[in-house]
Amino acid sequence: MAEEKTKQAKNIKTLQVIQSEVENTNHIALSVDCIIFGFDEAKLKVLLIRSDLKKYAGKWSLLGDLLFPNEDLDAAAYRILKQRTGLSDVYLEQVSTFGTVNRHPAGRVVTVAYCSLINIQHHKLNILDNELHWHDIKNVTGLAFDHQEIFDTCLKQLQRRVQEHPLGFNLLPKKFSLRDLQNLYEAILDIKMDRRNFRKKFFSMDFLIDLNEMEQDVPHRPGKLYKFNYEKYEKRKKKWVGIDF
Amino acid sequence: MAEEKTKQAKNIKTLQVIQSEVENTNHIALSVDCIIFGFDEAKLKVLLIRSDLKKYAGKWSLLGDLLFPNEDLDAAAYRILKQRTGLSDVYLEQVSTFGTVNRHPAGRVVTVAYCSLINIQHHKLNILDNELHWHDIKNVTGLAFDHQEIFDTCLKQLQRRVQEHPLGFNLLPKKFSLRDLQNLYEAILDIKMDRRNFRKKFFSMDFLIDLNEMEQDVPHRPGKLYKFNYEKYEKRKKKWVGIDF
DNA sequence: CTATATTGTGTAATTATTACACATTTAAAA
DNA sequence: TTTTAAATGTGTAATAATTACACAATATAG
Repeated sequence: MAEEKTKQAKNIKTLQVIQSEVENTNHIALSVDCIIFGFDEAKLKVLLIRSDLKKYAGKWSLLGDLLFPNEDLDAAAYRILKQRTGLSDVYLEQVSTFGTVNRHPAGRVVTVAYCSLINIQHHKLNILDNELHWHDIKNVTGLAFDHQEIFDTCLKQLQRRVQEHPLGFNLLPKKFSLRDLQNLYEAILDIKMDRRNFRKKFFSMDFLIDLNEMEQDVPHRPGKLYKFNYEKYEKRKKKWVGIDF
Repeated sequence: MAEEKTKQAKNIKTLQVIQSEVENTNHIALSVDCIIFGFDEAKLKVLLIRSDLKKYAGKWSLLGDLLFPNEDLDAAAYRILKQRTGLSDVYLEQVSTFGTVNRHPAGRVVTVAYCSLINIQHHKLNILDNELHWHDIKNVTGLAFDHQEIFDTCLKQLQRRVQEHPLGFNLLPKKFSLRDLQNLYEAILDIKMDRRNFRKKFFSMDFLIDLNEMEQDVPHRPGKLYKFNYEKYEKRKKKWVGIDF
């Protein structure tokens, strides 16, 4: 497929750029890496690409690219996400910057990690490139570069953030059942939760709108569908206070 | 004082380096800015330096410097802190990276912000340079560059982190009274707390060691002194779970 | 020795969290 | 058409955490 070729060509070019930017100079190059989380089949997934560096042949890596000289840092993250997935209207958040001297074999490259949460259902079609793949986060090990460390950091941050902010809904379809929601939390936090207490908690927060629709095509009693009430949330947002460690 | 001259010379040089690094090139320079918090007179303070850029004459700015080509990013933060305050064994944490195209007037400079918490009592002596000053955070406005935004981001992050981790103790002397501790939390979070409930909370966590000593030189009934039990904390550290937003 | 300032302490009311079981509803299989 | 399988939907009692609130004790300063 033509599109696939284009993407691969883009990647190769990126690497060449890094090498010419970085080799034999005193300069520090800056890149952005995107950790793109998705949720499918009740599993948390991350989008990885096969490394195009010989040193890391066969290894998977995060989606990254160099920052352009007159491009805002956030804009670079959105650009990369767009290039890789075709998406432009998604949740994206800076996580952390990684800058040990030898993290990149081509020279000094400091990278800023951005975390993105997307709904796999809506955007499946854009990922036809067979070098790109959704991986169950439980099977993510031995990534190229320091990408394992970056990934681990992002996953931990996601686990914290998802408990304090309604980020998780970015991973779900607009309409979801409470079971979907609980599966999501269980997958992200890697714990089991009590179903009744989970429901009680979310109903008492009162941010779910009952759509008066039911799940379709499930092989059992269908559950009700809900959507998240962002307006209400924005108004009532917690100024969170409570010392606890 | 010789030391003062040295520091100022260092700053000027830094700026020249930035300009030669950055002007008329396609390169992106990388800097580190340190947001150094202290606590004194029951007030949260931040260490600022007067800007040496004409554009920002008279304005205060954060302490920053360019990253060296073969220096780890974290190492640069420790170096800058050491240069400015003489300290090497302190709490230091990366907060966020700021990279809008025009944030620095001398050219493209992306900066990584690090937050540091130090005990002013112990380290007062190192801050003789009169271009360096502790500012009550309530009076921090109109900083140079985008430093106001960076500062605001760091303060917010401190407010969150201090509630979930025992960071605050880095701002206190090793021996402190419960009143000191409460003043600290009230200053950081900018709220008033109930004294009895505050005590109950900390005693129930059971991380404070009663030193069987009393405050000295207070013009009222002296309080007991405590220290924080880091060993116990490390063992019992919370894997925090609880959805709440 | 009196005044002032701040420490140290407990209880009752409210709210949040946990553990736990059974009848209902749908689709699929017999 | 009936039965089975699989999941939904619902409530209560016990425990733990949070809040609001007042007074006696102790040290210093005058």
